[in-house]
Amino acid sequence: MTHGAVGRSPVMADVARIAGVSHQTVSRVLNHHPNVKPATRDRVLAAIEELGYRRNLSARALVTRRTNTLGVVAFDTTLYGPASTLFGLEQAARDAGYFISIVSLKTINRKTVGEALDYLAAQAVDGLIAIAPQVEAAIAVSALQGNVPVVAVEGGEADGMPVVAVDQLRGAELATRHLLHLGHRTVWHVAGPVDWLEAEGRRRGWRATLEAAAVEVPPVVEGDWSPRAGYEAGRRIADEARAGRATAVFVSNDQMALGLLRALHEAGIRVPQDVSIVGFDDIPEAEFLTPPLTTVRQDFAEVGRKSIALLLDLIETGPRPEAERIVVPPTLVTRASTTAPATT
Amino acid sequence: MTHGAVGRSPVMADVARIAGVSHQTVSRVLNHHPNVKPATRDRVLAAIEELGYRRNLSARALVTRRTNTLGVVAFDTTLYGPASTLFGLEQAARDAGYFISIVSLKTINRKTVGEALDYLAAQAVDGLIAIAPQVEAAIAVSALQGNVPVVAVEGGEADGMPVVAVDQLRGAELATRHLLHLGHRTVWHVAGPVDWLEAEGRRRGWRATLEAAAVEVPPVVEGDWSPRAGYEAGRRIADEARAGRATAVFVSNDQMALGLLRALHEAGIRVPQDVSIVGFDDIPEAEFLTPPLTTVRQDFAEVGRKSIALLLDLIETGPRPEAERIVVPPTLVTRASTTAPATT
DNA sequence: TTGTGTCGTGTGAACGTTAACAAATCCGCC
DNA sequence: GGCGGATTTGTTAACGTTCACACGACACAA
Repeated sequence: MTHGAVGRSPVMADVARIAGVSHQTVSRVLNHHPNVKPATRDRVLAAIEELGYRRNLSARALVTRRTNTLGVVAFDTTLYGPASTLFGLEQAARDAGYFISIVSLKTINRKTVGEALDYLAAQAVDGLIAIAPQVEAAIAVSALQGNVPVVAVEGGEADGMPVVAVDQLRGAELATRHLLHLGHRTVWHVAGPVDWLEAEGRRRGWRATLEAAAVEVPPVVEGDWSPRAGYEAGRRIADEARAGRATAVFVSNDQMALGLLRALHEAGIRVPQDVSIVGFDDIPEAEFLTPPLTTVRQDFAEVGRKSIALLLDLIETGPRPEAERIVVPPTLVTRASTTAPATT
Repeated sequence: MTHGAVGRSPVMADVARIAGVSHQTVSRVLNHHPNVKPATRDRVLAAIEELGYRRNLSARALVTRRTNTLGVVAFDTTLYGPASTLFGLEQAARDAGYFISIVSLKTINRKTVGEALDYLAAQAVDGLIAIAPQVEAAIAVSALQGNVPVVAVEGGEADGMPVVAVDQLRGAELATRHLLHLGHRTVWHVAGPVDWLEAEGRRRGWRATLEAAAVEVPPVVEGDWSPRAGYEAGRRIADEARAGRATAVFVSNDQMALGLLRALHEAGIRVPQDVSIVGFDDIPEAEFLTPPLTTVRQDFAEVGRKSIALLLDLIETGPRPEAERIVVPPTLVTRASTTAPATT
């Protein structure tokens, strides 16, 4: 950090002059080109160190046409799931030497997603990760196909787009079967919004499991992921429970399960003695609810890592003949909110 | 999108040729330079539209020495507070036409923060937001001062660094006073980690309020923000409550309050009849806990907006003679977890 | 000795934009 | 009808890197 010509930050030519080589050789050292004599390399590295030189990424991007930046479109990163996925994405990208540029949307539809993608395209990202948990979003993303490599997280199965997702059907099956195994005659379901792919997957998994067991399929109670929706669903479930019709509920996420627990408590219905509950996500709070919540754990970090790995591979090797679909398995975490039904 | 010379994406010269002007005039139109004849501008815009032209930001950054990117260093964006702040930051930055590049750390110390700042510096960000809620982080960030404009979010008061923060002292005061007003003889406190500035602020606010009221100051119960820590603190508090020494608790965040509620419930201590609880953050779940949690709401989105506004101002106008400190006021949200103490 | 191939290095020209300056045009007004 | 000043446009040269190519040195085989 000597050579205090503070006027402007040093460039390759400055390094070259000090090391007594050409700027091209400096470039070669920086890019780990094999054909550089060790002695020369050392001189260059010393000069870099001395000047505190940093390569200008804009100039580099200008000529290589690679920005080393990945774009991420996400929805409501305030929720535990998306936030965790994002965290995993960011770690993995950084480990791979990529920068991440995020757009998080508060409302999601073809227009906002389109704008977000435009915004990232303006930045000339090398690849794109779309956390596209809604049908609309998935459509908007798939429309973009072909321009720049894209990987969808939690996207639908069709679209011919590479997808990394937790196996929602399997998760729902784990939850539902757990309750049936405990002896419940059937399992109610509080679902997420109809246009969310995850909600749909869980709903399908639940229904398929009930049908496979040849038991009655109760009507679906609709929700919107929020604790409030869970609370309202809980009042409905409370009525059913009092009438002896509901003894077990699979709730599509933990936040709603929390609201549901509240409603049941208010209604004087005991969990798990009167009604067993299973959630989805395993948020950090789940273990400390009253009672501790049995739930399906998703490995969000793993989803993030797998997504980045797939995207980088796509960037390196070009598009695949057929779209890949990587599935991350969920696991059931059994806690105190589930038990065998009371024998009446 | 006609002119299908798919070979390479169009550049300014292409637009210029079609519009019958020089590339410099295209540049002027793009940069909203005033001295362009409306007719010319229209022709240029039409040509841009026709070609689907997009300006190359790398080339632009190369010559302007501005990347239009802001760096954000954050810690555990999985937590509700940081995630919400980040969301606000991102929105505000995008509205202002800036890109955001994030580094989120899982462990925070001088080394990791230093690396993160290095990483962002390599990207030549125009400015830096550091969510620096820990003493160590604040120090690491302030070391960087002078190179590039920096704004700290939730940073300490000293350092001569511009800071945007929620008024933690005031929040703690609101919580503590609320409990005293209800008639509690004193208020216990479950604190966050000692090296967190927010935890420290809340602890100081709590203590100051008790001292101002000239009441006994109970020992602080330490925690680490997690529900588990709250649960463990709850077992301690339960003992105190049974002995008649604790009737009111101010918990430093809602997640710990949740764990504490769980522990009290297990111990057969009723909230709020036996013990009143106040949390901090107003997470979405707070309203649906059993009982619904009285808590202090922080406007994270506002913190994000104010931070970006300050940073952009710093970038435009250069550093200030004295560091600004912008404070966002918290508000008390009263729910069912607090009431007057039982008269014994 | 001479040719052939590899290694190490340098030279010059891109990449696509903005900045600085110069030139051309237009306008109002005496 | 020409003059001063503003407005509009064009020309050329950066910005800092990588790429393509060329060149010399050296090793090895013929």
